[in-house]
Amino acid sequence: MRYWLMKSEPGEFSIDDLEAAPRRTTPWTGVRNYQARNFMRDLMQVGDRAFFYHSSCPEPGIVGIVEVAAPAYPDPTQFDAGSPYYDPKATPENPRWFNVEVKLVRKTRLVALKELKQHPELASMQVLRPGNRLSITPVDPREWKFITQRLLGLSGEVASPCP
DNA sequence: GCCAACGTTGGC
DNA sequence: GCCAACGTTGGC
Repeated sequence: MRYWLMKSEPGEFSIDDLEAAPRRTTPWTGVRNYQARNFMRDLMQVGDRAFFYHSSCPEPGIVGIVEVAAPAYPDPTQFDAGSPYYDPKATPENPRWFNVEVKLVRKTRLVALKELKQHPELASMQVLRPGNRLSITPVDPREWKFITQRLLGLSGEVASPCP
């Protein structure tokens, strides 16, 4: 299994919106970047875990842990002419964009971007790289462990379902 | 609102 | 295939 970090603007879809969603699950639609798409389509598996990250807001940072609940399938918003995510070049026979579904595992305290930057153990996290705009990034297992256990105080059992 | 980073587009 | 122009992201 792999670990990830997934960004969302809380003004668009926040951790509270996820908590309020049916089955605390949501399709991760609207990703329009090929690298992020490839992560979802090619690498993400049911059971993978991810940090839910609030971006473009007063206090950017990690606010929860989610789990991949459904494997990638064609993002329906690409076919919807009324959607801001409509892509006229995509067809059901030849879909361009894919989405997984994620389920809330638990909300966490805010681990602010500011705080993440203070730990040398996390210096190589992709999300900390200047100018990083990828909405989905892989997280190294050591970084995952550091954040969940050291910073959040979760037991290994809670932080990841398998060893 | 500014600006750095960087992905995408389109002319050639 | 190159590359300049343009648009978007996202922290500050």
